[in-house]
Amino acid sequence: MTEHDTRSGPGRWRSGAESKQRILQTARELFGQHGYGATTVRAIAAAAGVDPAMVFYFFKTKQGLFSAAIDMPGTVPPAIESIFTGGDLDTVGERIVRTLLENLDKSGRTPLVMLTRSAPSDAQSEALLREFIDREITDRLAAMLGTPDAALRAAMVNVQILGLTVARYIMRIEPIASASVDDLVDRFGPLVQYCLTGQPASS
Amino acid sequence: MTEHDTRSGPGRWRSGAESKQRILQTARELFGQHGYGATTVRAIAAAAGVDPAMVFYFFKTKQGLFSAAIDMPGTVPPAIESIFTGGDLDTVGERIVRTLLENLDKSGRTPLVMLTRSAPSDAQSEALLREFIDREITDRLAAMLGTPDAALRAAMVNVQILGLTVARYIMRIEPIASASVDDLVDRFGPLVQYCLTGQPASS
DNA sequence: CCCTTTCTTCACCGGCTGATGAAGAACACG
DNA sequence: CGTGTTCTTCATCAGCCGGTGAAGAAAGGG
Repeated sequence: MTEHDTRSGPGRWRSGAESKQRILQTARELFGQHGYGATTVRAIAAAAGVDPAMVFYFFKTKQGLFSAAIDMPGTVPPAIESIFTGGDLDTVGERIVRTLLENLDKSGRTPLVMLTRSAPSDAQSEALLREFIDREITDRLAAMLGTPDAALRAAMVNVQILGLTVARYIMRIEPIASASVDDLVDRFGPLVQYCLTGQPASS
Repeated sequence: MTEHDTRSGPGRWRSGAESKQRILQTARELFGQHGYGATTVRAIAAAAGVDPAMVFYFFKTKQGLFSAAIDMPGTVPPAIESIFTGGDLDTVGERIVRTLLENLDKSGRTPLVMLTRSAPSDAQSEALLREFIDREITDRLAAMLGTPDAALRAAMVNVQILGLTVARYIMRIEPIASASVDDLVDRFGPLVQYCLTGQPASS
């Protein structure tokens, strides 16, 4: 698909680490576009200009490749970190929405997108996504609030994050999909803020 | 899996219509559990106690079966209808959430669940779900509101519906998954109401 | 009773999937 | 130069997939 060294025959062509990175990058792209189940190893290899067997040579199994693809330390945690350290509690709603959208806009090859695509039809991805959300979002939000109903409030934020992610990046529902980040922050920031610190609906 | 006439050999065993209905029901269950791509015709046939070829005999293709499975006239439209005719505008948020949850709680074999499971890894299901949401929800909400930003407000409700559906029925995130309908209505009713009729976040 | 239609089973096809094993080519080092 | 390690290709495997065609058994209609 891309440039492909025309010299044929077996042997060492590239540095190895380069091939591994190329596979990884292509895998993130395709997993993010079609999910785990609907992405074939052969498709990844072809798009990366590499023999399918190389994928198994470097990552052993398809699951191993997927695990490596969603493992992006050093890029995701800092973004999330800035939510909690970047300002006061009155504007945390806006920060959540803005951080989410800005990170997901610049590339759909995010762990959150890959997992959200895969989870609905893959039990293992479902478990991974649940862990991811609990660890990175729910627990930290709940700890930050400290109120008795903190867990439920954090869960409401999860619903916002999931809904926004699915609507904008998975389903591409208009006008959410093509709205500007600023517009969505204006709309959903207060909503998330209300989930976290607004008065509960008295029953 | 279920009762299976032990008499073997080819020939007419059941009324035909009965087999068709049995296949359809089983298909709805499995499509609702694993989505289109991860559900095989063979698995449906086996769970229905039927030869795989019968599926193709009745529904021609796997797509045909899926189309028949999500086509449930007479059960979905009335439920949605009650949202718009069952009360005034001040409580429409609660009605949306309550109707959604009650209908999806009583069976996961709803078109909305099947499509939401399938869409992330199947382009055709994605298009169908987008059509479904536009036709059954967005357009009617937007028409009901009539405000200049009606489309955006309706889209915000879509985010709530999608987020709620994914969190409770697909990902089963706690405590959303096991909360009572009343609790969720208390929490999300006002939220949806705010999306529709609340003051816009002035920019 | 035959004959047609409807339902059901079985055998099978080509194609694709994830995965394996062997063997060859490029390089690194002594 | 020889040797061993790392990378790459190729051929191939068993298994499952959606889908087809033929043929047999149960009914219904004349």
